[in-house]
Amino acid sequence: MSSKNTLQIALPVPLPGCFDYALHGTVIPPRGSRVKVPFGRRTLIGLVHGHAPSDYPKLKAVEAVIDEEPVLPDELYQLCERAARYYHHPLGEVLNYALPTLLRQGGDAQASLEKRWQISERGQHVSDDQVSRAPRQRDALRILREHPQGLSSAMLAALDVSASALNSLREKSWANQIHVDTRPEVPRETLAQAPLAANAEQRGAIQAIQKAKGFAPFLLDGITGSGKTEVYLQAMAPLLAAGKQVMVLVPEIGLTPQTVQRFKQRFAVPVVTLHSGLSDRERLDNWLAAREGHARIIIGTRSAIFTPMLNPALIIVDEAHDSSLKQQDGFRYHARDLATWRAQQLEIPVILGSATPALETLHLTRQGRFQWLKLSQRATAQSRPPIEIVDARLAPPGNPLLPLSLQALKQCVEAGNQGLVFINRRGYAPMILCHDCGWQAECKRCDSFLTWHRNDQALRCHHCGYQQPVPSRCPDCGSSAIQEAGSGTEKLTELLEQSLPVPVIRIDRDATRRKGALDAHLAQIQKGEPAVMVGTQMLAKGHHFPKLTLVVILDMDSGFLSADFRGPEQAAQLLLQVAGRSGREGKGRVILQSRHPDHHLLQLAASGDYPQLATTLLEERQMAGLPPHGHLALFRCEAMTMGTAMNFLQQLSTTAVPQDVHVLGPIPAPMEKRAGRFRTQLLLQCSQRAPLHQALNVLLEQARKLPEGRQCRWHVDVDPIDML
DNA sequence: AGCACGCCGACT
DNA sequence: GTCGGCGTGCTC
Repeated sequence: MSSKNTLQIALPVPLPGCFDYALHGTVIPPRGSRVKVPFGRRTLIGLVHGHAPSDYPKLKAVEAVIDEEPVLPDELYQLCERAARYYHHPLGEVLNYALPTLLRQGGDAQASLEKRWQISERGQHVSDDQVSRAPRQRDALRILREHPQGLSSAMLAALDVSASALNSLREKSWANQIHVDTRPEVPRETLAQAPLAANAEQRGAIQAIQKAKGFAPFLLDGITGSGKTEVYLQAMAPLLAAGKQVMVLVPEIGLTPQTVQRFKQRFAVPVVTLHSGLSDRERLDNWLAAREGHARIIIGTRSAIFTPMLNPALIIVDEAHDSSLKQQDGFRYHARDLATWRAQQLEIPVILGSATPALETLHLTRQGRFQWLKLSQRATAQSRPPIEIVDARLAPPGNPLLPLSLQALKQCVEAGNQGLVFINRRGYAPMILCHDCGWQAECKRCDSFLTWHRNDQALRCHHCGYQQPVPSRCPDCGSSAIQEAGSGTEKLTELLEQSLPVPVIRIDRDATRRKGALDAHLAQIQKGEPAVMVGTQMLAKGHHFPKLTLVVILDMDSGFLSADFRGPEQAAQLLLQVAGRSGREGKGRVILQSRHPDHHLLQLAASGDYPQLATTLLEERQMAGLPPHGHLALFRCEAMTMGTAMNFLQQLSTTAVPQDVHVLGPIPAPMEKRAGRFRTQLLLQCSQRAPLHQALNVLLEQARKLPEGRQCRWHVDVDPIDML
C-alpha cells in the first residue's frame, strides 16, 4: 500500500465508482474541488471525492489541481451523492451535470466583470491644443472626464465615441480599460411593491410557512386562481428582508417573462433565472451569483435544483405535479424529490404548489408527512366554472367540433369575449389513408402513423422526426382516393376560421417555433379583442387570459383510457388545468367533448372533485401495488432487432433478486419500435424501497457483465413517470 | 461515453 | 496494395 497521497476522483464517465490517482504535492485538495487527470488516452476534469490509500497497481498521477476550494458546497456534493445512489447513475456524471458547462470545461469560477473605459491621471491633464488635430479623441476625452467611474463600450458607442478613438487614447496612456464589479447593492428595503390583500386561507398558509423552523415540507394545494403565487411572495418576504435566498422551480414552459416579472416587481432584490435558453456565460454568472449569495431569488427549471446557495431559506416547487420535473433521459432524477431532500439537508421549508397534486404528494400529505395548506377559494371570489360533458359521437362526420360547441363559441365571441379550443394534436390530420385499399401512411422507423402537416406539405412522425412528401396516389394500389382521418390543430383552425367572424389564433409547437412568435400571439390575445385560440398543452399552464370565458376540450379520452397507469391521473391534471383557464375574471364555461361520456373517472375529474378522484385512483393503485403504494424501477433496452433486445432482458431477468421484488417481463415496450430501434422493458416492483435498490444493484452488476448487453442500449429508470 | 485496436470489403 | 466499416475491450 502506498503511503503517498492518493485521491479518489469522480469522473464524468458512465462507469460506476471513482478512480484513484497519485497526488504529487503536499496540499490535499478538498472534496468537491476540480482536478485534471489522464484517463485512457485523454485528459478529463473530475471532482475530488476523497483521499484514501489505494491498492490499484498502475496508479497515474493527477496532472493539475484546478481549485483550492471546492466548486460545490459540501451540502450539494452530498445531494449529488444521494441522487447518484438513488437513481443508480454514476456519481461523476451526476456531479458533472450539477456544474455549469464552463466549470466542467475547467474555466475559472469567476463572475464576468464589465469592461469599462476610464480616463487616466495623465488624461485628466491633457489640454485642448494637444488634441486640436484629433477632434474625435478630444470629444472622447471630454466624455470620459465627465464620467470618472468609467463607461462601458456599449454606452460609449451610444455616445458616438468610436473604438479607434479610444484605442488611440489608450496608446497615449490617456485612458485605460478597467474591469468592474457591477453587481448592484441590495437595498435595505427589499419589498418594492405592497402585497395584495390575502384572504383567510392565504393568511393561514403564509403564517404556517413563516412559523416553520428547520425542515418543513408543505403541500400548497390550491385550485387555479386561488392565489398560490401570492402565498409564495408573502412567505418569502421576511426571508428576503433577512438577507436570505429563495429558490423557485417552475415547469419548462412556465418560466415565462411574466412569471419572473411578478417576483421582480414585488421585491427589490437581484433575481436570476436558470434555464436552457441561457448562454454558458450567463448560466455561470447566474450560478455564481447564487453561490456567492448575491442573487436572492433563483428561478429555474428542474436542473436549477443543483444551484448552490450561500444563505438558502426556502425552496418552492411550483406546479409540483408537472412531469417536466422528471428528467426523461440520461440522469433520470425528479427535481421535486430532490427539492425535498435538499430542504431536509439544509433544514429549511419546501413548498410544493399545485392545483392537482401528484398522487405521490397527496399520499405523503394524507400520511401527515407533508403539512397540508389548502386554498379552496378563488382569490377573486369567482366560482369555478363547471365542466359540461357532451357526447362527441354526435359530431358531424369529418368535423371534430359538436354543433353545441360551435354555437357556444359563436355566442362567446359575439358577447365580446374570447374562447379556447384545446386539442392535444398538432398538424392537419393525425392519419392519412387510401379509401380504396385501406393503406395508411406509417412511419418506417416507428410503430406510429404519420401526421399530415398541410401547411408544410409534409407527412411527419411525431416520435422520431421522420418526414416525407404527401403522396398523390396510394403507394400500394395506385388509387388517388387518398384522404385524411381525424383532426389536428391546423384543420381545426381552418374550420373555425370558416365559421367564426373573429381571428383564430393557433398556439402549438409548429405555430410558435419562430423566436418571438409565441409572445406575439399571446400579446394579441392580451389585447382582449374577441378571438378564439386553438391550442395544445402549451396553453395549459401559467397563462392568464382575462377575457377568456369559454374552453372547449376535444380529446381528453386517450389519457383516461391509456395503458399507462398514470394516464387518468395525468389526464385529470391536464383537464383541470385547461378548464382553469376559463373565467378567471368573470363567468366561465367549460365544455368537454368525449366519446366516453359515461366513463366514471372522466366524470369524476369533470366534477372538479380532484380529492375524490385521487382517493379512487389511490385505491386502485393500492390494489395493484403501484406507486405510491409500491415502488417501481424500469430496465429499458433498445436494439436493432427485437430478438436482441428481448434476449438481453430475458437473460437479465433470471438473476436472483431479493425475495419481495417482483420482476415482470421482459415485454416489448408499448411502442415496440421507435426511431428504427426495437424496445423492450423489464419492470421491477416492490412494496419497499430498500429491496428494490438491492435488486437494482445486483441487476446492474449483471447487466454490465452480460455479453448480450453489448448490442443493446439500456438504462434504468427509478420511479419512472411514463411507462411508454 | 470516448478511443483505441483489429480484422474483412471496394477504391486510387 | 490502402481507406474505412463497426465489433470488442479498456479506462485508476
